[in-house]
Amino acid sequence: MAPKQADADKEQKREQLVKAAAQVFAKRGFRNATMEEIAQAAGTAKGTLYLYFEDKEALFYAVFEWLTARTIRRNLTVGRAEAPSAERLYALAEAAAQFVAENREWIPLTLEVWTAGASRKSRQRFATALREMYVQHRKVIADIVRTGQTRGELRRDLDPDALGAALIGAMDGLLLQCWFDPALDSLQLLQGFVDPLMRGMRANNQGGNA
Amino acid sequence: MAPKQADADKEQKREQLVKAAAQVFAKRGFRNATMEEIAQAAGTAKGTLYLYFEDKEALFYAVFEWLTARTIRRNLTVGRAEAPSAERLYALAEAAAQFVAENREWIPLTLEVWTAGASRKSRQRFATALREMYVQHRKVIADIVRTGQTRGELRRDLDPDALGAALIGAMDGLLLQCWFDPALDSLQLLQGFVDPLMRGMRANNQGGNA
DNA sequence: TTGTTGATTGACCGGCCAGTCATTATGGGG
DNA sequence: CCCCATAATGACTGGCCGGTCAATCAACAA
Repeated sequence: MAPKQADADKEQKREQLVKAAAQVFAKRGFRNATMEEIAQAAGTAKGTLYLYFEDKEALFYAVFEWLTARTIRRNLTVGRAEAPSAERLYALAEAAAQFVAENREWIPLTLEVWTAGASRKSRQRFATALREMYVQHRKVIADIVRTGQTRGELRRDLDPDALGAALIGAMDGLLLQCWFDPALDSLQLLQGFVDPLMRGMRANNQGGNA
Repeated sequence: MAPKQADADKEQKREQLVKAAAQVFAKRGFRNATMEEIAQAAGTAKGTLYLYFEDKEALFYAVFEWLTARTIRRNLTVGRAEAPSAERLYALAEAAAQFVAENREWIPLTLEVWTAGASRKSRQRFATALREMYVQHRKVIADIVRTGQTRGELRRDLDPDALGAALIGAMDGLLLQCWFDPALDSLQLLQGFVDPLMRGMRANNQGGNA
């Protein structure tokens, strides 16, 4: 067997372990999840986990990377650059709301990751990665806003970075509320908020109506 | 000593213990914080904690109640009902941003609480309390919006509940980002976002300008 | 079939910590 | 000054779980 093939096998197994771990971490939280439990969920033995990951913390970090990649892939690659900015922002918000609705099971994991960035012993690693992820997220939106301004679609006095932060923030915040209150409809909430916001962002010469 | 007095003493001591616990939980997280550590922070012995709280979980719940009360007291009692809705919402947003800036130390505790609502064993208790807290928060904003609509200051087609959820969400989300990225200025971000949002919320007959 | 290499296993160990409780301190009344 | 009730203490214990590693297995070559 060529080493290339072996590596691919290994990579695949690693991913399978990460997914199993994600499930368990999501259901039980970092501290309550045991390595034994994770191994069981992956259909393997505890010792095997340590062939692929330094320790529990490293495994959790791998889960974090997996979750992040997943979220970004789904949320930040929406729409085409030629579309009007307003349309692009709508599409993005809608995708995010959809994502929340379809991925309830991963919400606890997201919270777990946030907490890791706030108070785990090896905080720095998570905090840095999260900061950079948010920088990236904000930039996507800020760039759309800037483009819109250049094109004259959006008001010149908007602060693209503030809007990026706020939109991302609103998505995270709604995710939180939707988790605690399953009766809430993320799509409807986001819409009821993006509509007036966009109206307030459009340049005057662009018609803004109900 | 009358029982009334003794009770007051007891209550006071309890509060002191809760505050010490809040400090430690904030710094180390629920799981990493030890009862020994908390006792030390409170200048007392571990056993004493168990005279006031059933177990670690109960102590944490008390901390949660303390934090919630603190946040609400500070954030939801801003401005007077007679003021224009736009002004009230501004004041509220500003107070929230200020609160975030002045209470960085409690952010990890907030995350810890969210996580408790998501995946701790006794999840239900926290989740319910959090849901109700958010209902209350959203209602404050939604009521302001509704009042504004009645008065003709705000557009009729706004969805007050969605706006309540979104504004609260944006505040939470910004809190998160500000924690991971200390370079961010919560006040500025919130402003750069509330300005256009409010512009999009005002009724047409009210002048909206830069 | 047998030898070799590397992957896998899971019993075991050591440390940690929540919670207990026998002991000690306190302080107010007699 | 002593007594007693109540509060406070902190050494101790039992269970749990992260991490280890000697033993076992699987795959392949000779």
